[in-house]
Amino acid sequence: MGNDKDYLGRLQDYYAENGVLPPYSIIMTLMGYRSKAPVAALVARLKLLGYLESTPEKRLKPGRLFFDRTVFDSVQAGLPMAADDTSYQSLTVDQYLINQPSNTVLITVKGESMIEAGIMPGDTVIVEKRNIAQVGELVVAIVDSEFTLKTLGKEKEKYVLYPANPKFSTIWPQGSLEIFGVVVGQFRKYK
Amino acid sequence: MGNDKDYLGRLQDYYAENGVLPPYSIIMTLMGYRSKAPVAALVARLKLLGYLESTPEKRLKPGRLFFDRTVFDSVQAGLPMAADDTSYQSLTVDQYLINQPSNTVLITVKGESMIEAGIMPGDTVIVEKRNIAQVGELVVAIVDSEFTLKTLGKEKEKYVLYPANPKFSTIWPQGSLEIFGVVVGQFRKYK
DNA sequence: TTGACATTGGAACGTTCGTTCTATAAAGTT
DNA sequence: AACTTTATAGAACGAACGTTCCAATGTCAA
Repeated sequence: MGNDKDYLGRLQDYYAENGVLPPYSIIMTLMGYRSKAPVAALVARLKLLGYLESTPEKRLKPGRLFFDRTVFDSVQAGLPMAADDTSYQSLTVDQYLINQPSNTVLITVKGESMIEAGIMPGDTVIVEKRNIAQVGELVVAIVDSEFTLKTLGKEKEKYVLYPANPKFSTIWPQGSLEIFGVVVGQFRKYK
Repeated sequence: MGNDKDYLGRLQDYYAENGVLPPYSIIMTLMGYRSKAPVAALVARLKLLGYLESTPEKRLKPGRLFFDRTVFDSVQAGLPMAADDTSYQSLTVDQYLINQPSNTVLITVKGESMIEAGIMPGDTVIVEKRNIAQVGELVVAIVDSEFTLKTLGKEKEKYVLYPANPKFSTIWPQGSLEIFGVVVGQFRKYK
């Protein structure tokens, strides 16, 4: 009927939709079985592969590799579709983008001042909160009690903020420049 | 001992760590109760607020608002830090961006043809594999055995591919146009 | 076609689940 | 201090859980 990769896919889809792994009874119907014995066998196999685990309370939970995704390279010659076996690296988006979860916040971007840097209105930026930043880093600064997304620069021994859109002008902070955090990532959802 | 927001936070932390909501017995110790009755009351309250739900099989699952985090708004007046809700980092970007994990792949972008659409070289796009797409959608097409990231258009009853960078020209597919998938999201990491 | 082997169906089992009830303890009010 | 109100402890309950067994079915090779 299907191989384990296929079965795993159905579990991943179910999890994405419900936020929970299905109990054996549901896995049964999900895979087209009419008893739980094959489910137990399937679960055992997926556990061995690292896709599933059991909690101390004997409940099913996602394993180490459950959230991994395949990454293709856009310029690689030939079609990578055949490669469900070779040369792909996998990662979870979260682990890739966020290093310090406890110190990281999301900020949705309004305005077009960073459009030249590939940050569009409606995008979300991932910001590590910290007060200091290097010149050249993309920072979230606090100017007039508002967040501003700019590139940190230095001119004549003074810190300045460059917008990426030439239609906006460079900001020369009056007093002290308050840095809220540094942008470490960005993401966007299309609907 | 703590308010419901605090209790919710502990559940979110547990979920972030284990990928599963804890059973009542664990919630009990997690919240410092010595019986399950208060747990039932707490769960009932969080259900009313939309943070938790029950599956048809009576299992606890994350509710509509469970992953909602207070995302800061870049133009909102005043500093949002005053908000007393110590927002937890329980939202997984994966869950936000990816609806069908088993049918979704990541593709790293090379080249500057979509730079005007805010997609830079080095970005990763999230692609749902499917053969059909709507006009106006951002698609990954297969042209000359290579991935191409373009906007799907239609001219004179024929499908065409628009780049977002005017320096590149519109592609008029010779024969049939093969669609690999549709772009549903994008992300970028700064280092 | 036959036999060897692997998988599935179906039922049974003990465990853990979430729910509920009542008596007790705590908190708040007059 | 006495009373009222609210929350918790503890136990009991049926339902659903994951596991396991064995017979029935399917699959493959000879």
